[in-house]
Amino acid sequence: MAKNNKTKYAILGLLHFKPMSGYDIKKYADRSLSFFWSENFGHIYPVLKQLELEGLVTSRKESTDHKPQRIVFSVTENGVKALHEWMTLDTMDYPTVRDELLLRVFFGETVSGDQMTHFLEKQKEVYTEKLSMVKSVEGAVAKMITDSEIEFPGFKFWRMTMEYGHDIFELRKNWCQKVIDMIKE
Amino acid sequence: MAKNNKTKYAILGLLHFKPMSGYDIKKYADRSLSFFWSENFGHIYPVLKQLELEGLVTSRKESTDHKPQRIVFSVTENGVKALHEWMTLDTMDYPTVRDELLLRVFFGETVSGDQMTHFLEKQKEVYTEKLSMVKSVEGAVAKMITDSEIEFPGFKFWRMTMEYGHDIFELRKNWCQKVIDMIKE
DNA sequence: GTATCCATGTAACCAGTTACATGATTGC
DNA sequence: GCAATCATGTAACTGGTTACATGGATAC
Repeated sequence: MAKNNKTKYAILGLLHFKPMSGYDIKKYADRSLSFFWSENFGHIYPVLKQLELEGLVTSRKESTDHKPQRIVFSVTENGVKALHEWMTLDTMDYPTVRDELLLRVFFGETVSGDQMTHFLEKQKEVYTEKLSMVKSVEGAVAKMITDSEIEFPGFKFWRMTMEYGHDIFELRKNWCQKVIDMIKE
Repeated sequence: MAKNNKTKYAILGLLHFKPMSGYDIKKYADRSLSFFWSENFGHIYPVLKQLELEGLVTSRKESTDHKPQRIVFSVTENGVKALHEWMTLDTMDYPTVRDELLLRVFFGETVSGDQMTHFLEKQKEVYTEKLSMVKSVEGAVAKMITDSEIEFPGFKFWRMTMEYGHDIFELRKNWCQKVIDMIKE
């Protein structure tokens, strides 16, 4: 059990912030984790079911009138324990990276320099966009903090992940340029 | 067809360098792609079989005496075409990242600052190791080039991927330190 | 004589994605 | 009346991993 299923911990971690439905989890993940994590309904719902079987979460049906029925999950004591165990593991299996950008550059010789350059320029555009996205989100957060209307547990850590996003997009963008320069030589 | 199967292109690209057996492909990948790509036998062999069915590679049995029988694959004309098409695609589906390091930091509030710091120090060690590995490989290559005994198609591109590896490991190491500093404040 | 490498392969499994079905509510 | 959002779920599939089986060759 619990070998490699990270979705499990992502869900546990999110529910630790506050009790949520499967739908909420997806929304929350899309908004706050999307730079480095993704989840989809087709996986969230079955995993929630399994987590309940394992006794790591409990569900409660919320039947408000005039609103679709929601099933709200909360972490149990055992759930917190499981999350804690995972969080404090010394080691972490380094993810088996599969980076298509790198793979394509590695095979760069199989196409013309112009074609490779064209592709890399396109990629640079992608990262330019991503960078401005990060900046705008960071701006929105600065506002959020000053207004301090929304409670956000651990926003400091969240900001660090944003900073990482910024750095990585910049690195990739710059690297594309380096490859372009190398081709030109 | 050809939706998302990157292994296909990894194999095609490697065979484009030179005809190889499934075993060779794995070895070659482990040596040259491992920083950003991974393959395993359980996938290579079936994909090779499928590629042959699609007419993108051909196989030839090599039966030397005193040596285990090898099946050597080469790319066909159609295989080169398929590789070329993929290489010149303007767009690239950005990989659905799932970065456990980031996820754990995001949930940093759920454990004590000391525990988090301890974990991040361990991670820094991991990246320090990876960095020295990159450096040593780069050194070995410098030697290889001056000796120029081994033929390596597109070593310039290869060197760029190594540089990327170096940069990314450094970034991650430094980022861990930044998070540690943030916790201390 | 044993450990390691060469070499190929399959079966079972798992994580995750896509597509689809359903239906209520809200806002224009 | 229509689109968008809220909300839950399942079935089929795919990409990839792990474990296992087999067996010869080489190096110590």
